[in-house]
Amino acid sequence: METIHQAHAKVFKAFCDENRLQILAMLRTGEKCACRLLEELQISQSTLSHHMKLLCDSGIVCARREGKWTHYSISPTGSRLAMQLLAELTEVESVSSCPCCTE
Amino acid sequence: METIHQAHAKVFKAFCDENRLQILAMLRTGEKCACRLLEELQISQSTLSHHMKLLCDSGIVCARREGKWTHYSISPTGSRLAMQLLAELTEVESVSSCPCCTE
DNA sequence: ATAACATATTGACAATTATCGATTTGAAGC
DNA sequence: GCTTCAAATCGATAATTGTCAATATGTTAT
Repeated sequence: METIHQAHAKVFKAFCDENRLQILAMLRTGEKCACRLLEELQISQSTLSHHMKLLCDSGIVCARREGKWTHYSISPTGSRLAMQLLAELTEVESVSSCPCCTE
Repeated sequence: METIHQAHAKVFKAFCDENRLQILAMLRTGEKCACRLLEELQISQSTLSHHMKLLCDSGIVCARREGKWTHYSISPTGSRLAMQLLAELTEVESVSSCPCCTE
C-alpha cells in the first residue's frame, strides 16, 4: 500500500536525478523516441528504460507507442498537477509560533 | 563541483522523502522548533537534524536561531523559486502535444 | 564553572536507487 | 515459420540515501 506522502514523493523523484533532468531537457524541444534519447545519453538501454518508467510513473512524461518505437513527451497535464502539488505542499496556512518555545 | 542538474535536483529532493513531506506539512501551519517537530515524528533527533539540513539546503525551508532553539519555517522565496524552476523544467518549447493523453 | 538542554556532527549500518549485461517481449518484414 | 530491431524486464552489483547511537557544539541557568 502507498501512503499519500509516498505518492507525492514519486512525482518529484522525476526531478531528482541528473539523467532524468537531461532527458526532460531533451523532451522540452518536443517528442522523442527512446532510441533518439539513448544516442545523446551516456547510459545503457536498460538504464534509460528504467528512467523512462520512473518519469512516466511520476506523470510528468507520457509515452506513445508507434510500431516498434515508443515516443516520449512531457505531459502538460502531469506538469500542471506537479506544480499544483508543489504549491499545496509549500503553501503556508496561518502564522502561529511554536508554543513550546514562546516563553 | 556541482552541475546545474545536480543543483536543480537538490531542490526537489526536499519533496522526495516521506518524513520530509510530513515535516513540510507541519510547517505549513507556521514556524516550528526542532523539538516540536521531533515530538510528532517517529525518528531520532539526529535523523531529524539530517532532514532539516536537506530542507534548508534545498531553499524550501529556512532556519532561525533563537537561543538554544532553532525555528524552522517554509521559505516563500524558496518555494517560489522551486515553482519557477519546475515550470521551466517542464515547459515545452515547440508545439507538440501528446496524443496518448486526452487534453 | 558546571550542569542541563537543544541541536549538529560523526561513524556505522540498513534501505533504497542507479547501473549494467543478459534475456525476454513485442512488433515489422522476410 | 524465422530474423531483426526497439524497448522492457530480470538479476546482480555499485552508489546513494536514510537511519541510529554516540559524541560534539553551543546556549542558558545555576
